Formats: sequence, structure tokens, C-alpha cells
Amino acid sequence: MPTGGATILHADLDAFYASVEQLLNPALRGRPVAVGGGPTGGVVLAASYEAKRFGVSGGMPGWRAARLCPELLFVRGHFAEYQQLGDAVMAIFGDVTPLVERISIDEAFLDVSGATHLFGPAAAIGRDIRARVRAEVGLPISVGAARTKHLAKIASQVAKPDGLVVVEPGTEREFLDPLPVSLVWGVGPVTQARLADLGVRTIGDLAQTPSRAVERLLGHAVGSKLSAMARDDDARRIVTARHAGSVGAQSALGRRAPDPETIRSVLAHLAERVARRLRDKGRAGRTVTVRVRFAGLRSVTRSRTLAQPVATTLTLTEIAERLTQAALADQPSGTEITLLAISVSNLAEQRVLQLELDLEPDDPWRPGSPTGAARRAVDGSLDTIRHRFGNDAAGYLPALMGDLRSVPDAFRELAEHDL
DNA sequence: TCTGGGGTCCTAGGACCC
DNA sequence: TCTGGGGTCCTAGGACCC
Repeated sequence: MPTGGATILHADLDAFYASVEQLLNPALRGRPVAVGGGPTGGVVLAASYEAKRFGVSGGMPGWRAARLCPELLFVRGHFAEYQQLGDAVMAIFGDVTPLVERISIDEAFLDVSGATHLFGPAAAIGRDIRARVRAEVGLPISVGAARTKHLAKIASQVAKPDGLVVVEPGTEREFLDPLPVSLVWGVGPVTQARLADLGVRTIGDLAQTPSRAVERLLGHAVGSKLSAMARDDDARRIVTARHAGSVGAQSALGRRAPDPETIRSVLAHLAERVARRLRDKGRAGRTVTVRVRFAGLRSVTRSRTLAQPVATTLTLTEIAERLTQAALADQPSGTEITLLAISVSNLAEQRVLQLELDLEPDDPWRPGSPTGAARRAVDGSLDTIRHRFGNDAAGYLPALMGDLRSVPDAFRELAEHDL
């Protein structure tokens, strides 16, 4: 268990994408701004605080946001700038302590227990970080400080916007108890509703409910974790580097009939993205999962675990096609699809020339011709061209997918970036 | 007129092995 | 002779987070 003072910080940039837009364009400052989407479609990726006051939030369809806030200004994202400014903020954290756990482009945990003798207590460090980010990067950031990661994260949420909240050891209960359970990490709308059925609305309510009752309601893992968190009995350490456990890509399609040509071309595009990223990481995976979403947001997954890991574009495409056919086979004819996704998990380190040596000859999932060696050679050539001339320079399906790119590719690249 | 794209973790049932 | 129990892996689905 952590001991001593409040030595864990959670620092979280406020309305990050929207704040960057306001930084880049002074005309947007003080006004309701939505990044992404539009009055006629698409989704809002981020909303400024001025827009949030109207109920606009990230993930919301553009037409709904426009209805909630008629003066809302929709802007296109500046994705390269988001990455660059996020990195600049992380560099400031790195000046304080090497123990930084970046958990997304715009937030991180810091363990400052070794820094307090240099920079003073957590409250002073939090103030300094906020001042430096404001002065050197130009962005508002909120900071929470506490004994544990989870509590620090709740504190930063309470601090928003543009604030600092320090939970001194010994004051945890009075801080936590009145807060809504939805602030607990892992409590989303479904869990919140289930807890409300038990009469649990605040973290204090949750802490006083027997673990057994919570576990019966939510399952063992979620229940016991939640109970522990509510009692502030949480000892997760800072993790400075982490390997991704899966690599995936998806594409929303609107509503369309699942005809073979559409499926083939979308899957080929997705497989190429996934396989390329796996190869760039020097990894490959044995489990391939396909997700098909239907009108009405219902979705189905089909997966297959292979004897050997794959990272080859054509092989992944073929396996994904079979899985998609399997998923569609169970659906009534005439069912329309709205999204296709491919994910590869069960990842292992792979040296380039060792991939896919041999699948079982009688394995029905064994890819057809050309051989694995030929496929790897093609992928290797394309990778070389891409690395030299950029991602759009080469591929199996040049320029075919233009109409399906509803989301800017820059946003995809941001989302897939290794933090 | 139902909403993007990237992930993580958990559960439950079944197969299979010892 | 068809009964026990535990462990591991696989598959499908779901909740959640940024």
C-alpha cells in the first residue's frame, strides 16, 4: 500500500481537442466549439466547455449537438497538432518525475514520491505543472493528487475545469462519500443503473454496501474491485510502459446490404491496416476476430485461433472473410450491416522472416495460394515503399476506399498511435 | 434520424487433458 | 467401468474507457 502523503498525481487536459482549436484560432475562444461532425451528420469528437454547457458532449451525433446548441461552431480537427501538443505536455511531466504513466493522448498519472524533496509537496507540484502547461503550451489542465491512482483520477475529475484538487491522507472518506458512483473508474451507464436499483447513488453508499451484494449484482471481478475502490483500498502502481494486447481496425459503413464485393473490399482495407501495424511493431497474432454490426447497433463477433500467428495482409483478409461469412450465415436474409471490424490478439513477438511458416495442411483455415513466403515478400516490398514515401504510396487497394473514409485518416493515425 | 475508432477486461459455457 | 475435480484454452458477448 502507498504510504505517506498524497504522492500520486493525475493530470488531464481539459476538453483537449476543443481547447487546442481555441488556442490555434482566437476567434473560437469563449465560444461553443465542436471538433468533428457537423449539423447534418458525423459524430462530435470533442466539445469545448462552452458547448458542454448546452449538453453537447463527445460521441454525440452532429445533428443532435446542433439542435442542443444552435450557435455551435463545428471545426475540422488539427490532428498533427494534437499529437505534438500532447507530447509537449508529457515532456513537462517528465521534468518532474520519470514515473509517468501516459494513459491516453491527453492524460497521465505521475508518481511524485521521489520528487517532493526537490519540488515540495504534491500541491506545489500540481500548481507548478498547471502553470507551466498554461504558460509554455497554452492549454488548461486539471490535476488531482492523492495517495492512490484511482483517487487521484477522481480528484482531477472534481477539479475540472482548469483546477487542482488535493486529497490529503486522512480526508479520503469525507472527500469520496458524497460523490456520485459514476465517478468511479469502470462505472458506466449500465452499472450506474444497476447500482441505483440497490439504492446506491454515492460512493459512500457503495462503500457501505456489503461486497457480497455488489458482487451478486455485477459479477465477482467488477463487484470486488468496485467495493475495494469505494473503500479506497486500491494499490495499483504506476506502469511506465505497456504492450498492447491486440491490434484492430474498424470502419462504419452507413447502412448497406452485405454484398460480397463490399465486404471483400472493406475487409481488405481493414486487414491491410491491421497487418501493416502488426509488422511495424514486429508482432503477429494467433486469434483473429471479426465484428459485424447491424442496423440498430446490434453486433455479432466471430473469432478463430490459429496454430501460427499471422501478420500478412492477404492471409488476414482471407480469414476475416471466412469469419464474416460465418457471422452473416446466422442472420436473416436482407439484414443490413453498418460496420465491419477486424482485430488480432494473442500477440507474440515475431522476427520478420519467421511469420506463418506452416499452417496445418488439412486445416480448413489454411490460406490458399500464393504461399506464405510470397505473401511476406509482397508485404515487405509494400512496407518499404510506405516507409519511404508515406502510408498512401502503396497498398493492395489504392484509392478504392475513398467513399468509406468518413473519418479523417489523420484521426485514425492519432487513435492508433503508440503512447 | 440512432453514433467513430482505438482499445481493455470480465463472464460463461464447452472442449480437452490429466 | 462412465465417475471426480481441476486447469487451460477457445469462443461469444458485453461493459467500459479515451
